[in-house]
Amino acid sequence: MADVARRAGVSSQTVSRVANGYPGVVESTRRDVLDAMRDLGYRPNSAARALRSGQFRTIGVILFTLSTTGNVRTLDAIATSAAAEGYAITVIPVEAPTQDGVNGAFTRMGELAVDAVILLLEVHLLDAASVSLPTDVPVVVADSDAGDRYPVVDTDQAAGSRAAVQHLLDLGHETVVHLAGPSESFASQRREAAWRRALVDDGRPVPEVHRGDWSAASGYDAGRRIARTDATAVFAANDQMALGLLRALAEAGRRVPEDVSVIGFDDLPDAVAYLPPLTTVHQDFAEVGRRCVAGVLRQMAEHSTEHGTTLVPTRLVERSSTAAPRH
Amino acid sequence: MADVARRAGVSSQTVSRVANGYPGVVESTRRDVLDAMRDLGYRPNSAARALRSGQFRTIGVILFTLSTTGNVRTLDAIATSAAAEGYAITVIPVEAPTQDGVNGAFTRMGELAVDAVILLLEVHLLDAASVSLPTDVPVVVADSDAGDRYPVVDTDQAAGSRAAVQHLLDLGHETVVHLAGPSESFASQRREAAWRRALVDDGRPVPEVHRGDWSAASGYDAGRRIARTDATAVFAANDQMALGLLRALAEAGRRVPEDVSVIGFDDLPDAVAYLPPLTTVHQDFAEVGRRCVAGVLRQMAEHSTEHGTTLVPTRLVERSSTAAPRH
DNA sequence: CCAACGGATGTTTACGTAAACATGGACTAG
DNA sequence: CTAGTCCATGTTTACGTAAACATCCGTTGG
Repeated sequence: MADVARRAGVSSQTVSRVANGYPGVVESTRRDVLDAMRDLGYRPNSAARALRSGQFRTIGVILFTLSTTGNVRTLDAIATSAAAEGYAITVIPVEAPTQDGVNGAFTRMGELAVDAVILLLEVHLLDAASVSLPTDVPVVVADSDAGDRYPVVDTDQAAGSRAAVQHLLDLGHETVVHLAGPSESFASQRREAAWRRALVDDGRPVPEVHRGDWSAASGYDAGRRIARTDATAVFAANDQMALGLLRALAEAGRRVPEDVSVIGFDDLPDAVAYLPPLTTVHQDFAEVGRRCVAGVLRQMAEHSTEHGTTLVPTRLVERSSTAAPRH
Repeated sequence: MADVARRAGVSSQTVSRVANGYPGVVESTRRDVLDAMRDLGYRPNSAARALRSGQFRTIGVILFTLSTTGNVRTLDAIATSAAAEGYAITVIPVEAPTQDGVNGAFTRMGELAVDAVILLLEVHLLDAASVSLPTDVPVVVADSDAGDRYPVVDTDQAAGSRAAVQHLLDLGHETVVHLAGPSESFASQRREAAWRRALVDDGRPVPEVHRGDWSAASGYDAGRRIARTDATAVFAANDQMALGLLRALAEAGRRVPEDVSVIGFDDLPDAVAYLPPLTTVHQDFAEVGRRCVAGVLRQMAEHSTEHGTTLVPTRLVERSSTAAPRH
């Protein structure tokens, strides 16, 4: 910066003013400075800038894995809307869903150049962590629960699940079998509870829960068991497990949707190409990401801590995997 | 830091020494400092640290989209191996694959707190960019070509594609139809060229290329056209398009693998649950990520610029979507 | 014609850290 | 017994920036 100032024949403060677009610099001076910057290949030093301003213009995202579609799509949306606000995203992976893993991530984050944090984690992991989040950093929790300690942005799991079950009941099915996600997952718990409640509220029998781990392979395994039952309608807790389920049903000679109706959750881009195209509950990941970013930004601006949960609505997408039962 | 020093009754330099684990601090002093740190909740200021040391311990990843599986899995691997080396990852999304978009990302990166950059971009975009990468920052290009300007880490697209084609020819198919990716994509170009060459080398006829955009939906569209031909074997440039292709063939009443053999590329986790389970070429994304990180780290350590391409081998995974043709 | 004013630019300083150098005391070797 | 040595710790300084304050000059209004 000093070099630029010398070359342009001004003070370094004027260079700073030009670099930050402050008013009160006369046009000819501004051009001189800009020229000098270009000639010298000047790039502002972000460390010094952050040291002065106390801001990194970076948001940290702590997540456990990039191998679930939900996390990835939420991260994508977060990155996009953060970029729109001039913020970058630092990804802080938690190596293992153990106490050590989470502690490690938090420790690293403490030393990291971030102004705020978005947690894409099951928060019960957070409870187990002995290191707590620094209190002076804005936090938003996505897709999980936070027991009122932090603001939460989540898809409306309950409404989406209820819509899925209701859709099948409306078609005339006696009841709906549930292919649930892992019992540790908060999203999975929510979807299962809503499914159960929808059946109970309508006076339907509640069949035994089948359980997978979100993967298509686990959906296939569960599907082989389901194919042996007389189920006519299945609500899978995500599209990937629904994919495995479809394969298992096809192999068992049960046609979809003629013999069995299947509905998923997520609306993956691929779901339209499943066999048959999957009826599913659309999640608006982009909106979740936007609201997460808006949330931490608001906290930064207002220097406040907020609470409460923001629910992003879902939408039922009817394709070809559901139909009325045959009698 | 000054507060900690005061409380521990030492100088701030001694605090710094303890914080950085330098030797030459007597055990009792060290403990006093550690206690004071804990009591005061001291956390080192990364901006000041970076300003002094000139290092952020952060690697920037510039990418266009998180919606392709390849990018996501590579990013995941990069993040994981960077974390193992004590580095964090900053994601710099390019909003649009236009000149403006790339320029914007580069400009932002210039101001960003990163020690090195990994490009997860088609590099022809880079050519179109008027802003060039700063020369003092180590760069590695993943999954693309870089015309010898930067070191490249890539999956061995050519060997993988050749193996896929050869597998089908070995089964007795007369020739192999190719469902290619978008023509702008470097990976797509490589796979298509290798397919063509494998056929030519073996003296087989080279059928017309069908083209999609990597998505399952585009694979379905192309698949409807392919289903009308007398093709007996199709090599899809990725698994997602293969998924769409499978649906199109099923709808057209062409059985897989009895009537048509299908092979993919990527080995997505879901591919095992396709109908039928997909034979495909496995990509080792984790290894690509590891080598990218190792590459930039090496450049930082040696203060060198390297060139050349590192190819990560693929592996053919035989499942149930390929078989000998019926005569 | 002069004082007050406001706009453009310069000067000083502090942000938190760690390298470089300085100090002082204890121990060792001759 | 003394000079030299080494180790633990303290003091000074610089990293690059931007806020706060200072200065200078032209303009305007009474």
